[in-house]
Amino acid sequence: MNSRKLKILAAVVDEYIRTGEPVGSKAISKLDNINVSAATIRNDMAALEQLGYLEQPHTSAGRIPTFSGYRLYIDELMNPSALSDEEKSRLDRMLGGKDTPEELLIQNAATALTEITQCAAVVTNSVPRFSVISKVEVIPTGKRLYVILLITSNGSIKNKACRLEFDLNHEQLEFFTHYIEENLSGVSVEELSEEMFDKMVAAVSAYMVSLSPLVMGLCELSEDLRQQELTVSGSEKLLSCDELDKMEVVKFIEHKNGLSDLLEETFSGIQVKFGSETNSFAIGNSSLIVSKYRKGNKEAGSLGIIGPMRVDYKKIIPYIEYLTQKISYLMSGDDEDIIITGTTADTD
Amino acid sequence: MNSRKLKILAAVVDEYIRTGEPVGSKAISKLDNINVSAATIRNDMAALEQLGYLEQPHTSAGRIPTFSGYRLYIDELMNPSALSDEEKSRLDRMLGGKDTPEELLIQNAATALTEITQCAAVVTNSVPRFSVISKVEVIPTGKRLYVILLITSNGSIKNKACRLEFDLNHEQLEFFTHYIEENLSGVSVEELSEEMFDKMVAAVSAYMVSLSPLVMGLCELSEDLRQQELTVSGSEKLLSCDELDKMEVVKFIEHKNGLSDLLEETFSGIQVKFGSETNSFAIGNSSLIVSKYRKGNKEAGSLGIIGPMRVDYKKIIPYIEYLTQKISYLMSGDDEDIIITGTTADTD
DNA sequence: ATTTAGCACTCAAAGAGTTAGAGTGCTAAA
DNA sequence: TTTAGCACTCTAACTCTTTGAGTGCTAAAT
Repeated sequence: MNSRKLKILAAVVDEYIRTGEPVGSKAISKLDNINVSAATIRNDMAALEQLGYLEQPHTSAGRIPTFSGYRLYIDELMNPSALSDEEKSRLDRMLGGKDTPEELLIQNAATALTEITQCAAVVTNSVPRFSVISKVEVIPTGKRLYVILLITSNGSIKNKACRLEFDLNHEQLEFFTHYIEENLSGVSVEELSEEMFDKMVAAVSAYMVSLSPLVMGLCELSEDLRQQELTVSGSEKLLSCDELDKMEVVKFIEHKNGLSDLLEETFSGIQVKFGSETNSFAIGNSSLIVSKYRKGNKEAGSLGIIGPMRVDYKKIIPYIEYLTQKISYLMSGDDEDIIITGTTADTD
Repeated sequence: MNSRKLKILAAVVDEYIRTGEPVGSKAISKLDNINVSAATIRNDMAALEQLGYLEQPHTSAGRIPTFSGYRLYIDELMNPSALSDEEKSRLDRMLGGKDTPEELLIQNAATALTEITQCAAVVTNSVPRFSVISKVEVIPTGKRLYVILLITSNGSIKNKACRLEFDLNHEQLEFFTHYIEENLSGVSVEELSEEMFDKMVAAVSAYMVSLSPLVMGLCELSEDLRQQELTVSGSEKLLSCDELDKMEVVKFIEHKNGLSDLLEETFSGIQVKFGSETNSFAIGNSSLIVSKYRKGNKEAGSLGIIGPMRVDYKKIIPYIEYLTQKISYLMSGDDEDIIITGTTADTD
């Protein structure tokens, strides 16, 4: 495995990504940075095929990269094109400035990615998980009817209405609110668990049995908060992409289950996964490129694209890297200045 | 245009809906209720084509209905199959009884429709619009940060975080809450208007100028309440339907803009709109079948399906009619027993 | 005056046969 | 070790043909 073979492999992948057609020895030999004859390239390509990096759709066709071919290309061979200043400032404009709410930030990133890459964008948001409960309220709103409210330090608000068996008098409400406030206030969302709420149910039931629905309600709200939000946008782009099986794409769009878990178990830095290799998101010839962004020193979510395996990695990866860095930077500004992400959040 | 021609038109549409293939004169002549020869039918079909009710994909193929063909069929020709008692009680079971929360009711209707028709179901809910404000709360949750909460008599909850220029002391908060409670409590959502809030801004500003963001926030929340909720469920069914353009379907699923307005401007009674005829929801060969349900004497929302133009109108329309009637009946039971929806309202 | 049988005609879809050319592997010379 | 030359392979594109469902028209039957 000499360096010329690697160079040829890189060239084949580049050409294949560019044209979408199997690439032959002649096409490679014409490239500027290749100075050997087609025959030599043929020999090397045969060797690369032997090694499992290339394959032929049929005997008399050119070569296309295999999974390992792509893998080697992505990990070692390609050289990503740095973003120009215009591109950077375009992205900056699309993202929004320091005072953009977090949620809008990642939504903008998704829009930018769809537009630029013409692929589906995926973003997740686990920010609420790393915040702490800043306020719990129970508000009576009708006969035996109570609204519970859970507010976190990052500005997420969840509410839920609960119906009780009996109405609470002032003292009971006071007791409950106090108890809950004491036990939840300042607790990080991450720490909340079903067991914790089970204990609380036991505790309040000792005082008054019919309070437990309220605790159960709080438990559900906290589950909502812990769940990372996954959004796939621009998925129509995948349908117009003919190297992907429409059937599989449709199935993926319908229930993107598993993708969330997959995204959670990835490491930091750019990750590339091929659809056919994972069982959680099984679109045949697809490729998932994601990177995590951080808020402060915690991983706060992922951001990337799903496209055909034949996407322009060289071009796209720098975009994703830049976006995650920028978002991490924007999010980690000052932690106390809470950015609001309510329904129609309005920060001015 | 004699009655035999109409009968033949009806038969052609029925057959086309059944088989999905262009239907020829021979197929029609074999039907039980048709007692003329294929030649006669051919003549009539040529006439129907002349009149614009049928068309041929190509010269030597059978006929398929045109838009006007479908229109005439739906308005005059088809005879809807009455629901059997089993079907009715099946729907009753799926809907839930008198004590089912309103929101769950229409959600159940949507589920039932998707399941039975194998199409996407659309439902809207304007009930909150006809309810009254039952509670307004302002809750301090951080420095200069306040969550405002608007709760209506039907159990809808809207919240929003607002940031103020200055922090409020106890007295100021008290004043504001009191003022708002006084002015909004018991007011019907329908009556709320921007002018009303403008006046309130003026009033509270006289007391303390920096309170106005809170009023503006309330104004936005009230707009949210006035807006009818639109839910499309089971939209994946549209993707597995090959007479619809997948591309258009996915675009529709992602941003169902315009549909809400379209649904609002429909009249009472069953309505059928073809996707290609409206510009608000433009899925090529699709058909929207909806009907409005009432709460008391007010139109409280719509309910129906989106499917291929070639749906079984005969079968589906009675279902939709039954559901809207039943829901109208269930909702108009007793107005005072307020029922609350189980899940988190909104926050996102 | 309708309706019907008969028949020639049309056209899309499917299959068979042919060709063109891009690409290969191998061999032998440089 | 590299390269030129050459025979070989296989798909994609094209043409030609066949098939069959369905038509419109005409002339006979009701």
